[in-house]
Amino acid sequence: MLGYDKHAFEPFAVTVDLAVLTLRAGALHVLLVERGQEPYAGRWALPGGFLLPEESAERAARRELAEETGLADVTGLHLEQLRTYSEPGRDPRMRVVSVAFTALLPDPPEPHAGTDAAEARWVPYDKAQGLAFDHDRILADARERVGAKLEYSCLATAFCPAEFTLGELQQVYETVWGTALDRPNFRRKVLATPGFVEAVPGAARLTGGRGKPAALYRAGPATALHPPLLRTPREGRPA
Amino acid sequence: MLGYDKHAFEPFAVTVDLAVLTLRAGALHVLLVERGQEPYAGRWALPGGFLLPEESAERAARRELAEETGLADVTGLHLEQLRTYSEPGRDPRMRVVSVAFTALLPDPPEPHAGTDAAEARWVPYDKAQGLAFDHDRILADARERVGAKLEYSCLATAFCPAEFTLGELQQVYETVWGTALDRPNFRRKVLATPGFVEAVPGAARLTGGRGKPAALYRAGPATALHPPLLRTPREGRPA
DNA sequence: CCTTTTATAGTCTGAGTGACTATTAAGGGG
DNA sequence: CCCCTTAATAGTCACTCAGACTATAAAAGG
Repeated sequence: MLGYDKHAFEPFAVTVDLAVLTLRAGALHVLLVERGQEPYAGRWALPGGFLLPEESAERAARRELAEETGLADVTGLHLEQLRTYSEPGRDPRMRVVSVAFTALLPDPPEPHAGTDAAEARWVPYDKAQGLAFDHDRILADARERVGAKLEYSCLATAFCPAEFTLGELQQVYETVWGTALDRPNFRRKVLATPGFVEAVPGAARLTGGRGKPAALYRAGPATALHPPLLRTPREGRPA
Repeated sequence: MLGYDKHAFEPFAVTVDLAVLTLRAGALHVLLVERGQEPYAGRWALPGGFLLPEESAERAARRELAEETGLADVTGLHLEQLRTYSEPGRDPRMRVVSVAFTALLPDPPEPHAGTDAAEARWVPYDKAQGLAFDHDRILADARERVGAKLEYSCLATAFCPAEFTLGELQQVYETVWGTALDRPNFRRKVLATPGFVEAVPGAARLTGGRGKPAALYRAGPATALHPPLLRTPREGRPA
C-alpha cells in the first residue's frame, strides 16, 4: 500500500469465479459452464468473468450470477466472498488473480448460457471433477465453507424457497453434511433457536406426498446460531 | 474465467495488506506504518505492498510480514487470508485490488521499518483509528474474524510463545473478546479438549510473580475445537 | 507466622443434546 | 371402509457439559 513510486508493479488481470450451489432432487448441485476454447476447451468450469473497470468484486460476482443463472432478480440470493486465488500459473496464458464467491440458490432454475459461456448446466457435486484451472479446489473450498457455516449460522434457509417445511430444512443439513439427523431432535433445536425460523401464521400446510402435512415456516431475522448445531465431532481439521 | 478474447479487460494493481496482531501488556496491538507521502501522508496504515510478478498473495504476505516485523524467521507464524477489498476508489490514485491477511504473533518484537515504510510501530487496537484508505474496515474485519475463530479453533496458541501457562492462554481469550472468564472452568475446558495443549513433561514451571507457580504447556496438534468454546451468547450478528 | 496472590482441585446445578417411544394426520389398497 | 404405510409432531430419559461456586496448594512479602 505504500511507496507506489518506489516499486515497479505488475498489472494483473482480476476475475471473479462463482461456486453456485443448490439442492436438486436431494443432492448438492453446482452450476458449471462448458469451455469453448483453449485452454481447457471442452472442460467444465465455474462461471466467472473479468471485473469491469468501475466495479467491485462483489458487484461483478452478482452481475455474473444474474447472467449465468438467467434469473431476473438475484438481489435476494446469498452471495459471499470465499477467498482469493493468486498462484502464478493457475491460468496458463497470463497472470490472473481470481476472487472466488459462493452463491446459494433455493430453487434450481434452468440455467441460461451467458454471453460468453458455451453452455451452463447444473451438475451433481460428486460428478463435478476435473474442472478447468484450479476450480476443483475452489469448489471443494466452497463446499467446505458452506458445511462449516451451517453449524453456526442460519445459512441453511438460503437453500430453501420462501416457505418451507422443517423436513426440507433438515434435508439441507443432511445433504450438505452427508449425515442423517434425528428428526425430532432437529425440530426441537431449530424451534428453540429464536429467530431462525418463524411459522407461517395462516396455519398453511403443504402436501408433498402421503404422510401428515407439515407446517410451513419462513426464514427468521436471526443470522447466527447460538449455540451452534454441531456436526458429528471429528478430529482436528484445518481451522 | 471464460472468453478472454471476447471481453476487453482492465489491468489492476494487486497488493496485500496485513493486519498483524499481537498481545502486549494485556492489550491487543496492531502493527502500523506511518505513510510518508500522499495520499494520506502522515497517517497510519496497515503494512503491505504489491505482489511481485511471480508471487502468490500468500507468498507476498509472508514476505511483507518478514520485512515489516524485522523477524528473521516468520515461517512458524500464523498467517491467514482474510478477504479481498476491491471497491473502486479505495485508493484515490488508481484501481487497486488488495488481498488482506491476518497475522498473529506471540511475542511483540520491536518492529523494523521495511524498505518502503517510513516507520513501523505497535499501536494499541483501540487507538488504531483513522487509518489510511479502507484500513479501518480491514482491521475491524480482522479482529472480528480472530475473535470468532477463537471459539472453534485452537488459534489462541498463535498469540503465545512456545511454552505458556494456562493463565496466559486465558488472557488471550479475555483480551480479544473483552470479557472475563472463570479460571477453573477455562482450565477444565482446555485440558478436556484433546490435542489443544500438552503439558511440558519436565514438570517445568514459571515464576511470573508472587503466587503459586504455573505449569507450562505447549500447543498441541489439534487445530479445531469440538465442541467449541463459546463467547457469551449474543443476538444475531452477521454470519 | 500470617497475609496476599495465583494455580489447581472439586462440587453442584441447569441447559442442551442424543437416543428413543408415542401420537396424529394424511394417502392407498384391499 | 378398514387397515397399513408414511411422515409430522409430541414427549421422555439419561448423559454431557458449562456456569457458578468453594476449597486447597504453593509461592512471595512483610
